[in-house]
Amino acid sequence: MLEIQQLRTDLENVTKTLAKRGYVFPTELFNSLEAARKTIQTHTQELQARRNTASKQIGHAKSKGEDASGILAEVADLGDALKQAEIQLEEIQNRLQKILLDIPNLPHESVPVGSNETGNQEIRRWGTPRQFDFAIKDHVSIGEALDLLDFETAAKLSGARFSLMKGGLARLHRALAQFMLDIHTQEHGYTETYAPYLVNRESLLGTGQLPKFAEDLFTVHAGTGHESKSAESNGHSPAFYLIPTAEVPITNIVRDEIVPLQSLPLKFVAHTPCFRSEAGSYGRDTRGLIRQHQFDKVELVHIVHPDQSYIALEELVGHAEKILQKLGLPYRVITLCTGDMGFSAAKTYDIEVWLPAQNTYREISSCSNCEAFQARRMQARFRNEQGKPNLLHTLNGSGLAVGRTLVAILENYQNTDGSVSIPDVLQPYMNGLDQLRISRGK
RNA sequence: GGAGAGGUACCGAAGCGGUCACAACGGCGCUGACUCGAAAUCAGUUGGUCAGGGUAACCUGGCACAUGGGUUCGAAUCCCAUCCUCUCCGCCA
Repeated sequence: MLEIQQLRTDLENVTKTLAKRGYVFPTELFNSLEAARKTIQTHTQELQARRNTASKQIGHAKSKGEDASGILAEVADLGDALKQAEIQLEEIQNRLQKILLDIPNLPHESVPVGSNETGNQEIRRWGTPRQFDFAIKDHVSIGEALDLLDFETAAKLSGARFSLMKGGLARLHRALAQFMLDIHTQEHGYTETYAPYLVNRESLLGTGQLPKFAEDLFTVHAGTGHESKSAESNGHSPAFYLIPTAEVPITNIVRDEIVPLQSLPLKFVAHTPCFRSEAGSYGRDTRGLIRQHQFDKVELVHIVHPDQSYIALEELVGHAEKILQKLGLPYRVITLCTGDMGFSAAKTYDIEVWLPAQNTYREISSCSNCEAFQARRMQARFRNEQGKPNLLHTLNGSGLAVGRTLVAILENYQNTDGSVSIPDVLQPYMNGLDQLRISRGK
C-alpha cells in the first residue's frame, strides 16, 4: 500500500512511476473521492465535536441537579444527521481504501524500465554449464526411468500438477531442505521458524496477495461433516487460505507490532509447502516438477530498518546464491524490470538456475525488497531513534525453491547410464549415498 | 465439545453509564540531579492514530478500551453476535 499523503501531494509523480510498471492510476476517480472525503470528513468531525460538548454539558448539569432539557432539545436531531454523515464517510473511505489496496508498489529508481520479461537485466553469472557427451534427458525422464518419480499416481490421488516422489528422490528432496536450513541458520544467521500453512485473510492482505490475487489461492472451509452442505456451496467466506509462500506467515509475524530498535534486523528462515492454484497458467510448464499446485520452498525473510533495506537485499540474494554455489549449480542473477515485478516489490532480483534439458536458465529464487509497502498494510513498525513508531521495511526471497533445485540436480548431475550423482555437500544428508541409480522395488 | 475467567497505551494493571481516556498506579523509554563514569537513588516528562491549519517546532478537532452491531442526549462500563487468550473437564496425533 502506498501512503495516501503521497497520493494527495504528489499524485503526478506517483502516476508516472506507476505507469512504468504498466499500472494505470484512476486519477479522476481518486480526485473526486478525495474531494468528497474532505468535505464529508470535516463535516462529520464537526458534528461529533458538537455532540461531545453537548453531552458533557448534560453530564455536568445532571450531576449538579440542574435542568438539562434545553441542551437535550438542542441535541435532539443531531443524532440522525451525525449517523448519516458517518455512513457517508465510511462508504467513501471504503472506496478509497479499495483503490489503495489495489495499487502496486512503486519501483525503486534503480529498476530498469520495461513492459515484460524482455526488459529484465542480467547482472552476473556463476558457474559454467556442463558439456554432455551423451544425449541428455529431462528430469521427468530421469526420475521415471529410476522409478522414483510418478506423476500418474499423483494424478490419481489428486489431479494434474501434483507429484509423487519415492525412495532416494524423496530423500534427496528432504536432504535439500535440511541442507538449505542448516546453511541459512548456521552460516547466514537466520532464525529457524515453523509456521502455520493455513492463514487468515488479514495476513494475506498484509503481504499483498489479497484482495487482488484471490484466484491464485486455495481456500479451506471449516468442515460441516456433510459434503452436500459444505460451507463452500453456501457462499461463506473461507475460514483459511493455504499459504502460497512462507513469506505470508513469516512476514506477518510483525503485523500490528512495534518492534524495539535494538532487535533489528530480524532474519527468519522457514521450510514450508506452498500451494498455488496456478490459475491463468494453463498449458505452461505442464510437464514435470516446474509448476505444481504444491511445492516446498525454503523462504528467507528480513525485517529491517528502512535505511538498511537495500543492503539487506544484496545480502539476501547472496544467501540464496550461496546454496547454488555449494551445490555446484550454474546460475545467473537478473534484475526484474518494472513491468515484470510482483505487486508488492520495489525491487526484485531473480536467480535462474541452468537447466540443460531446457537449454536455458529457469527461475529458482526471487528476492524482493518491499520497502514499507507491506509494513504499511500490516502496521508493522519499530520504535525509531527518537522513540517514535516508524514503518519497517520487509524483504523476502526463496533460498531456494526445493522442487526446482531437485530438478536442477537431476538434470545437471545426470550420467550416461541414467544414474544421477549426488553433490558432495548433500551426501551427509543422504546417509553417504553418492548416486541415485536403478534399484528395483526400492 | 462442556464449565469458568479474561482481552484497556510499549508491557503490567485500575476503572465497570456522564466530573478517571488530557487512561489512575507500576514498569519501560526519554530528560535532569547526584557520580570521574556507570549502577542504585531522587526529580521531571512523554508515549497510538486520522483530519484540518502552519515552512516549521506547533495548534485545533476527531477516532481508538479485542472486533462488529445495538440501547442512550452520552458506552470501556448495559445488551447481542463474532474472534482470540488463560484455567479445569472430555476427546485426540
